[in-house]
Amino acid sequence: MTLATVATNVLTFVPAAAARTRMPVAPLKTSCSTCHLRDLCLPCGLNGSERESLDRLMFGRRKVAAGQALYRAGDKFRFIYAVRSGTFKSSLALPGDREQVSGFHMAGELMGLDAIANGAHASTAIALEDTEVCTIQYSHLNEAIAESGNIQLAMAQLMSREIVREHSLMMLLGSMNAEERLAAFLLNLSQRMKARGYSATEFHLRMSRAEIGSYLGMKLETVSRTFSAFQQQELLEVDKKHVRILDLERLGRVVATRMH
Amino acid sequence: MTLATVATNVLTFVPAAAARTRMPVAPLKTSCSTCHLRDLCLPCGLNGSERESLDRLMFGRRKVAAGQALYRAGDKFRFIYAVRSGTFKSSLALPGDREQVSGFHMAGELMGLDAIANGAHASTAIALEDTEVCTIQYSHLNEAIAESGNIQLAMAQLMSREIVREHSLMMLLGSMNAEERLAAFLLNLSQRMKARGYSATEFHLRMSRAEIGSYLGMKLETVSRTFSAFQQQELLEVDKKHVRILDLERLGRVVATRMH
DNA sequence: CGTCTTTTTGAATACTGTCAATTTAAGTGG
DNA sequence: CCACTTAAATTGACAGTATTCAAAAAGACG
Repeated sequence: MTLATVATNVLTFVPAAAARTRMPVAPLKTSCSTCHLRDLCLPCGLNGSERESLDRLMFGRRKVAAGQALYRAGDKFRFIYAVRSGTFKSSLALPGDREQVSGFHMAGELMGLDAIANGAHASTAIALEDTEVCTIQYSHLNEAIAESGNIQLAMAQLMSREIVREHSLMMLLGSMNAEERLAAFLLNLSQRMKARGYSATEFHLRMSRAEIGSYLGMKLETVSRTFSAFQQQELLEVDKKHVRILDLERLGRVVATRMH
Repeated sequence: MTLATVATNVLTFVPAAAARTRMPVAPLKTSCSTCHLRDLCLPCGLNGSERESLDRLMFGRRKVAAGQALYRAGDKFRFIYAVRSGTFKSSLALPGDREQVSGFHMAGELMGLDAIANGAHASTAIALEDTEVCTIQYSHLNEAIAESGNIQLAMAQLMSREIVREHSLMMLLGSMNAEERLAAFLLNLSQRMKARGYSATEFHLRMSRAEIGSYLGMKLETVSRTFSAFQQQELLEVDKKHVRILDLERLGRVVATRMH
């Protein structure tokens, strides 16, 4: 495992403002074969005919406005979702109105896999900005899986990847201090931006300091202080939610060294 | 999610010492239909004919002596393993000979699911005592999955359960103090012992203080101090690796309250 | 333009980590 | 079987880091 994969997060850099729609359900159908996210998303690694059998499932689309929930913990499980645009956070409820953020999700990433275990969603997914998702009915997906062994393999790989992702986060939470955590978070973000064709060194955070803190297991004040410290060390330029990484390599060394 | 599911761990209470064998590979074949672990393990939820189609895969068996590795990070992925007896830890390598324990595994639990993502094991599995596992060849398993939709469903559920399990641990690592972490760990252990027919209140820890600490994101000295504190609060009786829970309910309140 | 939220920063506190010493248990070889 | 060596666990004193509480500054929104 590389150090840069240690944190897993999300954010999007919208080149042009997307048209805003607040309808919760859109009737559009979606085809994987022609989707510009096909190499990041579920059809990743599948061949043409397998993609077409995904197309036959007729995935729906849904828009979720900023601040709204895609699903909530306890909701009956029917759909898996693939992010088309925008950013989500997923979180677990803690006693006393508090929440633990368990992940951030960006274009091409699947959501809802934790619901397969018990037939109900274990976490809540909230849109951090206006978003659009593909809705994938799980019962239909299983039929496609029965048809094609490679689709079964692809699903298993995606679920396994989620397990590996969480291993990384455990490592982060279990053995790093504040600076290492934030550095790992930013590096992971940087990688995911790059994979989506955006700049790896300059991006806009879609989540608040409190959400970053919850995800990284530290208080929002500590997140803010650590941003300031990185700025003083000339690793970053930070202006509220706009981040510019000045020295990617040195930021990587923050994670690797001093792992107390 | 209940608070008691927050940590996930392992230990076994061996009623009579098992015969010791150090052969790395045993030729025995195993049948799920007659296995006493069938309600905890892979065949959980499957009917008779589906279990028989698992039986046809002819799972092998393997003994792993205390301290030996079942697999190591980087090993090529061929098998998934089900614990038959004994306890494993899985861990990730950290820079500088250090390790992060990512889980403890006991009878009936599957191991190696994180290897599906990349075709190579992401973690290392070490036996904490003399153990025995079923070896399940992944390529064969996929054939059985193709035959039966329910086996596919069962596998997906097990993987999803692993994701949920790790969510819980993230919550623990992200938002609890030392006492809450150890209490959550012990409650989880207690539950898993109970599910296997052992006492829920008295058991033998198979892992060291350092391993517990690595898993819970704290130093071994803090683990030891917290055990002592619980003893003074008359929540536990601890003698090295032998633990007796005096008040399960109050231990539960330690987790629920004060979640700073 | 005023209100509410988010972010930043400071000062004091609390918790966990670090270092070190001691005790206990476990394993080794005479 | 016992003396010896090694490893694991406990406990204390101190240091370091992150949290808490508080206040001020900067945006966001109507």
